Amino acid sequence: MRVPRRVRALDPQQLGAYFVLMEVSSILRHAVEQHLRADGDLSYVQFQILAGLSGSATGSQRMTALADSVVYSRSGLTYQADLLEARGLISRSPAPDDERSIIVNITEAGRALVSRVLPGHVEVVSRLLLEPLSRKDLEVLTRLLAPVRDHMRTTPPRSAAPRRRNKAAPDG
Amino acid sequence: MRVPRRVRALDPQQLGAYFVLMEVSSILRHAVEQHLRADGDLSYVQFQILAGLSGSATGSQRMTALADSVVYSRSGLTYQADLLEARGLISRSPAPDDERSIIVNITEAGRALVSRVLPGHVEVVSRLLLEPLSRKDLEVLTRLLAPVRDHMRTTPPRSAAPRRRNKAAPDG
DNA sequence: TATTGTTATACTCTATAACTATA
DNA sequence: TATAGTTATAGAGTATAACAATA
Repeated sequence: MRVPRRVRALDPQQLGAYFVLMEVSSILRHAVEQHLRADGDLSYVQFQILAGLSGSATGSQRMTALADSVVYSRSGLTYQADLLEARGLISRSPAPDDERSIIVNITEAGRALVSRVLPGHVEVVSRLLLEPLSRKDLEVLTRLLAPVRDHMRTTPPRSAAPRRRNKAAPDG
Repeated sequence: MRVPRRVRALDPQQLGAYFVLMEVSSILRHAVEQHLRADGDLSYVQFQILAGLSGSATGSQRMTALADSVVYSRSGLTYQADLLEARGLISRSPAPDDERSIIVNITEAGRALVSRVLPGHVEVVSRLLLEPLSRKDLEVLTRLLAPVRDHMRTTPPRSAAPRRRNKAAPDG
């Protein structure tokens, strides 16, 4: 099993790109998480859920759609949704067209919290990530990473449990 | 308190760069973590510790140096070091010049595990991150992110507990 | 039979504070 | 008094598997 052919070590350039990406994103995420916790008592995932809902036209989404976009397991989303609902930041109601599904709605309190937290969030991102980058840099960075994102979205996890609703091909 | 001046919302270009960076790094980290767990029963932090040690000339480092480079709290590093030591992957011995300090050494078993896990690690990184990027892209990406990393390293967390060994300025 | 979502559960990781020992 | 590291403890987050209800 596990026959990884052609796995030469990474050369310094490849290693460098990988490392700097991981370090930058780690520090940024850590800083963002600290701010969200301090300022709104929110985890990053919770903020993603609220922000995603408040950004959507209807302010609502199916649980599965949320799980796919935000979190890696359904039970994890249920856990987070329970917390958000207990705080009155979202509400859940059955979907009219498919009674198995649950529609998650952001409440006024949820929108208010997002609005309250957003400035600080923006401030952290601006200070840490955006400050050293010119407009041109941002454009180039996005142009480089967007294909990687698309590639990642379509590349199957291979030995991992499928993130979407596929049947599980046993392994490999 | 908390007077964030000039926090306009991010424009689409800034948002796009931020989002794509976070999504790419999240997926990559998740995939890497799954591989390390499946292939070597290692967390990402544990791998970082081992890889850092095996990369260093002496195969050893002080606990504090490791904590600074890898983890955000000292107790967190102690926890991970306990696990690694229990598996015989590292050893700890008092530093000769400063008896408060502990020198962490990677063992032969530790090096062996890194060697065993590395090909799969490289494979995951190559497949997910590197594949859609040309050599030129890698160079540009690193050139863009390296200053961000340096900026982040020197930017104080502001409202967060200092990551290094500074005195804690109460807040703000 | 497959899918949506929840529940029960177990486990990993992280952080804070108190503590010991050395500088 | 400050620093290095450990310990005790508590809490958050995640995943797996079993489950209920609907398609």
